[in-house]
Formats: sequence, C-alpha cells, structure tokens
Amino acid sequence: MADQNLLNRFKEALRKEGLKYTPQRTAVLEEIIKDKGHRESEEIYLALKKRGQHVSRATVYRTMDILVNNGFARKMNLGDGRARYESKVNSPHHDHLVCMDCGLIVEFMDQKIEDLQDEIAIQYEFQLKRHIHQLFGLCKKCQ
Amino acid sequence: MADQNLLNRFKEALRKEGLKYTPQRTAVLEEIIKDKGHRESEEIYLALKKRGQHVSRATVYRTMDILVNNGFARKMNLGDGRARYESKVNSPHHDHLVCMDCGLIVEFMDQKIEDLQDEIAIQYEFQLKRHIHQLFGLCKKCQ
DNA sequence: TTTACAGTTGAGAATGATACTCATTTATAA
DNA sequence: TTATAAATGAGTATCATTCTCAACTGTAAA
Repeated sequence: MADQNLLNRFKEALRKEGLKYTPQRTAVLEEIIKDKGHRESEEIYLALKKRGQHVSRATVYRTMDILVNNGFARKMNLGDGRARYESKVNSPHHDHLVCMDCGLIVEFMDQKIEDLQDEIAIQYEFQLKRHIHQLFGLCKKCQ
Repeated sequence: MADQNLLNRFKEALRKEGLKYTPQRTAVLEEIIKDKGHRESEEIYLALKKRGQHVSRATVYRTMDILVNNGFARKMNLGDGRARYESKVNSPHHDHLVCMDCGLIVEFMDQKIEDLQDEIAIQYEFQLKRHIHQLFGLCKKCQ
C-alpha cells in the first residue's frame, strides 16, 4: 500500500488538473511504485488483473499519461514499438544501459555527462527540458 | 547523382548479402544521400515520387533497413511513433538536440561525452554497440 | 446527504506506422 | 539466352495506442 503522503500528493496533482481521484487511478499508481522494473502497458494491466484489480487497458494508458505528466512515472522507448514505464517515486534521475540480447536494463548516472549536456544546451541556445540517453550493447552474460 | 565510388560500395554491400542491385534500391540510396535532413519514410517516398521515380512504400521501408544495416543511413526515433532516417554518407557521428515546439533538429558531438559513455560501458561490463542521445527542449526561437 | 453534472470508465472500434503476402517481374550468373 | 532466386507493388495484416460513447461515479454546492 502506498503511503498516505504519496496518495495525498497524487490527489493534489489530480485536483490541480481538475481530474478525479478514482480507485482505478490509485490502483495504477500503487502498481507502478511497488515495482522497480521497466514495464510495458500490458504488463502493468496484467499485474493489476492478477491482484484482482480490474482496470481496463484504456484506463492504464490514460493513467500512465497522467502519472508521467505529473512526475510520478517515466516513459521510455527502447525502439521496439512498445513504451516502458518506471516509477519516479523514490528514484533519483538516471539513464539506461540496455542489453540487445537478453533485454537486461541497467541504470546509470554520470554527473559529468549531465553537466556536459547542460553546456551543449547553452552553446546551441536551447532551453533543456529532458533528455534520452540509452547505451545499447551486450551485457557480460551475453557477450 | 551519387558518385560511382558510393554506388560501388552499395553494390558490394548488396552482393555480400546476396541481394540484388535494383533501380529502386539505387533510387532510395540517392534520395537519402542528397538530403541533409531527418526524414520519415513517407517523406522519402513522396520525394521519390515527385522526382518521377516510382518506388513503393514497402520498398522504401525494405531498402531503408538495408541502408541502415550497412552503414549508409541511420534510423532515429523521436518518440512520436514515426522513424526518421538520415544519411551517414559523408556525415561524421553526432547526436541530436530536438526542439519540442517547432521540431528543429540540431546535430551535436562531444568527444568528452563519447569517452564517458565508453567508461560507463566498461564499468558495467557491457560491450557497447550503439547509443541514443537526444536532448529535448526549446530552441532559441521557441523560448 | 442529496443533487447535479462534469469527468471517468470499459469494451470495442478506429487509427496509423510498419511488416507481410503473393502473383508478377527482374537481376544475375552460368 | 536461360534458369531461377530474389525483388517488387498493391493491398492486407498486425499491433500498440488512442478514440468513441453509453453507462457510471467523484465532487462540490445546496
């Protein structure tokens, strides 16, 4: 069960956008934060179903949009046509190493790269909002 | 018109894979290298049509796969569900800044970031094959 | 605590980019 | 030339995601 503080933050985010606080939305939020993985929509839908929470696929998609837009989750694209979602709650910023063979995803964070990105943005007069940085290769086991 | 050297390299790449050297494939290659942009499949298809070269959509997709796999083109995904292609011929490695408002794409390259990526791969015991590095924000005009 | 209603939900249909199918055509190498 | 394996084009299929709309439900005011 998500802690009350988080639920209040969620409720507040919904209120600010004029959205309703529904059991389905809460169920999706809880499902997202209790898992450390990088899952696609269908996996989240099935995990909820398994828990006995029926939330439709459409509502999973709709809720993930809300969670992403309000900083509770992050959406990523690995180039295979399916979006992956991961919790941003209690998770510091990071980027990803992806194994092209087994699909393993490892998180990394390098402050020097973050700083260099900021410098590049300044140099090209861009106001940076977000970035995608994914390193693809073979993990130790798959080499 | 593409120079003979390039056409020969293309012909050789096709031969090595047991593929035929066809006018449609040559037309797609020429269309890709004569443009410095980052275009989607449909734009390439329409550009060819405008030039009077009829190449089907299916063949554009199939040929782009061949060009990407043989280092003549690069495929990129900006998160909008449509792949973009750019020529790799006479184009050194680079990554992209993308304006979230007007769609402007600016190329950048930072050797320090490239080196740091290699270090990260070593640290996590990954054998690096490729990477995606995209900085999203607002360009000068759109701020 | 009702009420009114704007927002939400679920099921299925629609969409759109890309991949596939297959009959016909063509490049290639002997 | 000829044989044939591969390529092509038009249309169809696929699959993730979004949309539609009738029925339902939080919510805030009375």
